[in-house]
Amino acid sequence: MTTIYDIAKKANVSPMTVSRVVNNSGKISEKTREKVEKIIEELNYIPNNAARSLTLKQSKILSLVITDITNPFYTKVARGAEDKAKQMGYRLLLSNSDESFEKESEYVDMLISSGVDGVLIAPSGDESQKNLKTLIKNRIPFVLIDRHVKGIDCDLVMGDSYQGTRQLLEHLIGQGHSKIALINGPTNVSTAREREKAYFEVLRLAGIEADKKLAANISYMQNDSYKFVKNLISLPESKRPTAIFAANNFIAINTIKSLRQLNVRVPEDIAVVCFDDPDPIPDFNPFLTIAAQPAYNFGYMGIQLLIERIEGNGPAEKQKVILPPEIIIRSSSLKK
Amino acid sequence: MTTIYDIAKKANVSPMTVSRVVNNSGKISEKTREKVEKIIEELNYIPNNAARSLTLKQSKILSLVITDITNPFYTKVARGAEDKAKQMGYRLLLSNSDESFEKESEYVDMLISSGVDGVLIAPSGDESQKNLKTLIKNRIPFVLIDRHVKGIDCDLVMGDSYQGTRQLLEHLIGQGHSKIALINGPTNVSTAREREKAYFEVLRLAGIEADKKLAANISYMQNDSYKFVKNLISLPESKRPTAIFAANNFIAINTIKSLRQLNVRVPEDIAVVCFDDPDPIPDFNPFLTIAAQPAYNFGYMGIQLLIERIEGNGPAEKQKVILPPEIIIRSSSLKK
DNA sequence: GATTTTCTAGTTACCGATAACACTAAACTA
DNA sequence: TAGTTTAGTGTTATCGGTAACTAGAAAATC
Repeated sequence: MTTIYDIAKKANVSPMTVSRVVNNSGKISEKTREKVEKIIEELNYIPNNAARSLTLKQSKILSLVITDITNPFYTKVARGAEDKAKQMGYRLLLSNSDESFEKESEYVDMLISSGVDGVLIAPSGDESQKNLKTLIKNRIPFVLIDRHVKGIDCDLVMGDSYQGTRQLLEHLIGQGHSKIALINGPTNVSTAREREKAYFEVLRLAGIEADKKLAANISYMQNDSYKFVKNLISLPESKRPTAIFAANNFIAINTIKSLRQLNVRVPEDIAVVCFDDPDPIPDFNPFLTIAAQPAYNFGYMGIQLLIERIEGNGPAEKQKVILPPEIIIRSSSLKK
Repeated sequence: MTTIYDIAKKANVSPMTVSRVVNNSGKISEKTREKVEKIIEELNYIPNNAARSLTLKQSKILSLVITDITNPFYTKVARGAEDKAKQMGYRLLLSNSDESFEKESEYVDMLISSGVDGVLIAPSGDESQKNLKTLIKNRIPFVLIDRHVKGIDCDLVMGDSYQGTRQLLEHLIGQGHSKIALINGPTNVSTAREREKAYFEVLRLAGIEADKKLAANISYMQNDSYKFVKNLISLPESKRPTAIFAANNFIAINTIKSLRQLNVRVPEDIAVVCFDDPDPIPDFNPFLTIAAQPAYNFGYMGIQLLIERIEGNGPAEKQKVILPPEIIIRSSSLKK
């Protein structure tokens, strides 16, 4: 690897001069600059970031921690985050926690050790508090996306679970449904809690008596809706739901798969709605009725807040950005 | 940030001793080890990787460069790569070239500068040769996935474009199709070239005279199949294709969207097949007939080869791993 | 008991870059 | 003309960690 010293020797200047040329700092005579630049070119010099971040205490690397890289929602988040990071001269280190607190912890340690300048993180759940506190202790700025964490006050970019839930449920109610089941994520995740709360509240406001047996929490990862779905459809007709509100795209898909296995048709027998598109390309199979969140912007805005925090030109108080969902009504919830 | 010196002072030992405890190297008395470990715990010490990689000349960071992070194919590659990397004690820096040589170049420079130990890369095209040569010059091991590059001999993990194409086409021919169009990626990408070659060869072997006007190359990113599709269906009946072989998942989806816009039904009027599943979760919308490549394994094996190369315990000659596709026949190519 | 070996721990130098300061010669000021 | 700026460049120390060497004390050997 070519170093600043190799350049210096060949150009007959001091390493410091080379550094100044590379960083465009300090006064350099035009003659020296040209001479040095020619040799930099010639020797294919690429600065060593490890050395740089050792003195500068900054790496220009940010980290994005998401919980599922195969989920198009996070994939779009990543794309947005990457675009913004690149635009601002930062790189992105992508980590995937798989909804696991342990994996997340390992990554957080790794990130600190790598000297990232900041972290944009979709926390695995409320236990993540511990990991976030580790970040705080190491004075690494972070921004939460999609989910907040109990007991942590920080910048965040989130969706509006209440509005999304309300719109989805009102749509279902408008379609004549009154027995609506909820298949939700685990309660240690803020969005799941909020969607649950909204679910009961919206039903109440609509004058529908909610049946607690119609609501379940399942893991995002195992995503084992089958048993619960089977229970639902084996309820007596008078209790059996005619619609299912799935908390996210993958739960919805899995639920529909379960329904199909049980020979239940969607939407004829049971309507299904959820948050976020399961398709990487929207409108290819315009089937699911969804509350679509602006995932790209989650990433984009998140990185923006993060960089503001890092560079210290943001407001003192924490910023909470709430991005509203857009409801897209498609055939999974429409009577023919 | 806590350093080895903080620990050393508090434990009343030399920094070197702390280093030895942290790395489990050299002889340390049980007593000292315990003392030091306690303080490490207490002070929440996390090693500084920049410093480490400066002396060790290795970072334990690998990079995965893919061309489209929103494509489920690459998402699965990433998952596989990540799993293997983690298992081997490495981290993954994910970069997204968006099929652009320029973006790829920027990333390659960044990676070298970051001191990654190795790169797993799906090259944007044949021009990537230049970037790969930069890697070689900087003595950074790399492995190609999915695509090879003219003039570069290195380890690689690829699919079998010939077999996949053959099986897809034979299936179509078996369904009675003889006018089969090809909507392919750009010719500077090896897989596109190979699929094109296979397409003409298989048709020839089947005794079908290929019509060059039925084959087109479009960009993976713009993905503007509409014009070509419109041309196709406005051909006189005797020339008009009854099936389309799309080179990849996104082209296929886009093609189907175009067909729908033009009121052409799939598969009734035109059958469509392609490489790779467009769905992150297979079998949710079991619609497209595909040659499914083991994307997860592309990543997993790729990282394995890469680490072998880095750690120098692989065979001297370059390894070429070819992973065969599995053809999955679904409704997009089946007559009712 | 003297010598060698083995443990355990410390010292020094260096990785590549840069901040902070030092220095020289030319340009400017009074 | 002497004194002061200023432009351009060099020197030194440092970031945090580790390799390579050194050194003292205990254990083993003869």
